Amino acid sequence: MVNQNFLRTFRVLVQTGNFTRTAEQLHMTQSGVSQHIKKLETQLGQLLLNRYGKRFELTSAGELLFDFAIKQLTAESELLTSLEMDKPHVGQCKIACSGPMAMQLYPELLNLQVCTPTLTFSLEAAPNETIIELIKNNQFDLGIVTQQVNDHALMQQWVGTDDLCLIVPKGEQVNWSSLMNLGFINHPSGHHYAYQLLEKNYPDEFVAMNQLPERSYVNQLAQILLPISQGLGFTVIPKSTLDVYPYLNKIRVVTLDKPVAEDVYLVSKKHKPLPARYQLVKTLIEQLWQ
Amino acid sequence: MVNQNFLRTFRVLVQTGNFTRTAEQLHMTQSGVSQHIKKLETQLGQLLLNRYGKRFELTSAGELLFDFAIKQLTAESELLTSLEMDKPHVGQCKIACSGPMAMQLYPELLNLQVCTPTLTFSLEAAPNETIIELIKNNQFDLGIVTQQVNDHALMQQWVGTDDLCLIVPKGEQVNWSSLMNLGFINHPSGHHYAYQLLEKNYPDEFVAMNQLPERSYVNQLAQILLPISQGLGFTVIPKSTLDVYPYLNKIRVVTLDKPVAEDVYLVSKKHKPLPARYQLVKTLIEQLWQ
DNA sequence: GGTAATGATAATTTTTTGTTATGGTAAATC
DNA sequence: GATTTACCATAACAAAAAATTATCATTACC
Repeated sequence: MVNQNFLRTFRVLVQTGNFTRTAEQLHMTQSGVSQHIKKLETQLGQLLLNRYGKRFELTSAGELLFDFAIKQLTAESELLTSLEMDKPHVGQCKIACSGPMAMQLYPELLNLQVCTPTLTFSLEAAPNETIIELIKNNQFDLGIVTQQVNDHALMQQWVGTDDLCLIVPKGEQVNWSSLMNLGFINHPSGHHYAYQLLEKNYPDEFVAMNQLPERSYVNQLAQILLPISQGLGFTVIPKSTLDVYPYLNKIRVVTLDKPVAEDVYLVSKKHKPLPARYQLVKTLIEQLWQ
Repeated sequence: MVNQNFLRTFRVLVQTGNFTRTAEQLHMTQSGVSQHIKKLETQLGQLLLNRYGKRFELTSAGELLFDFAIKQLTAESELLTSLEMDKPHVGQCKIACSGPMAMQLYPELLNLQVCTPTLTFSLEAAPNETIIELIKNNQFDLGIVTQQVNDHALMQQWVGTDDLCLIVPKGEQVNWSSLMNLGFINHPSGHHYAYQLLEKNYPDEFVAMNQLPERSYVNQLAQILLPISQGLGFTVIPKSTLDVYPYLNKIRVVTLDKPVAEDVYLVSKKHKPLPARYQLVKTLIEQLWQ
């Protein structure tokens, strides 16, 4: 553990090449300078200076230590400046949300970044449970989830709802047997969404997800609607993610008798107020779900 | 100036999340841990922990400081390991020498580096005076010069001699008037070399360099012999650099009545012993001049 | 060669740091 | 929900570290 005071003395000494002048510059006594250097040498177990008469040259250990001292100096001044600023447009925002939400949110964040280039984002797509963990571990600061979380370390803020959409091929009839014929196109949150929607709209027929024939699965979000557009099955996705798909004219978004919506919550640590830079992001997210 | 001890306590505290355990781990009292953190917070003028009950979360200042602490830790351990090794095959050798010598030395150094890739070289070509300055400024550690240096801060070691060669176009007669007819092809050390050679071999005729008509000048080493090969003049260069020229069959290296040689010296700081890694280089250089 | 300046060191004072003791409060246990 | 335990904060004190003063031996520089 190199004493920073001693190190500073050493740095100035190397720069001035003179003990007395170093002492003046640091508002201390010449004796103190001598002692600092001696203590450094003792601690490191190496001579830092090759003394000859009252002059000196640096030993190779001394040169290494001097480089080190310079680096530390800059590192520390960087720390001090960054400590001073909790500015709304500077720093990194670490956000975790579901895959579909990421699809929707990422372009918006990029827009924001165009305006404020010093504000950067790290957006991680993950399931609700993982998001909770990531936030509890301090790996991310802000999460967007569609569950009530029941954790005394976290706080949760409702931001809006996201309608679930039943998607079928264009021109397809929509009733229970036609859906069964079509079969289900699954994706990472597919069962979760479909369960909620089918349970409410087909209470008589729907029993469990394993009733449905699963036609295919893909975890590339941008590909989910491809099989639907080719007439190969149906699926359920949140309305907010519909925008990102290129197949809108080949599919049908069914108008439901009983709309089903997911609640969307912002999650963060209760005892860790978000830095100022998250304000912009929070208002952006709130706007996205009205 | 962040106290490194406090910083270490803070680091361990963040890792354990527990004051008492931190104290145990660092062989100190819980009270000490509390005080370290408090002093850090006071010094930095910012809260590092958001305390709630007996738990805490890091504030953003705390996170910045923690990252800083981790970096410092690695930087310091790197320093300590590098302090321990003054190994003969590790590190950078900073050498300054004349241009012609660099031409000769650089390929040899590269050969050396192939065998010992952890040994790297920085080779600077410069005039003798500059070399001296570079070494005195600690910008380079080892110099190769062809002068006696008279500086109490430096030490000098004779390594050998380098014959000076009189170079004329192939088939050319060599006597004073033919040289005067040919004229002199100058280069950065041209006058220096020519003076010594002509003074000794033509003591009756030679008075000063400005007697000689100067036909051209070039500071591209590889080009100096080009005009000679075309019959346009004569020049004087050290023998050791002859190898690097492609025009050897179009020129004549004159056998002198009175050979003239330059002494070659290694120069380094008197009070700054060269690290072990220079040993290989020194023996290499000594071999080059026998 | 003499003088002023410089750096090392010992002794002392001052400051900092660490510990003990104690109390308050949150968390865990029953 | 009461009781106990674990945990952290703080004040007072002890120990350690660091800085200064004073002094001496050299050295650098006129």
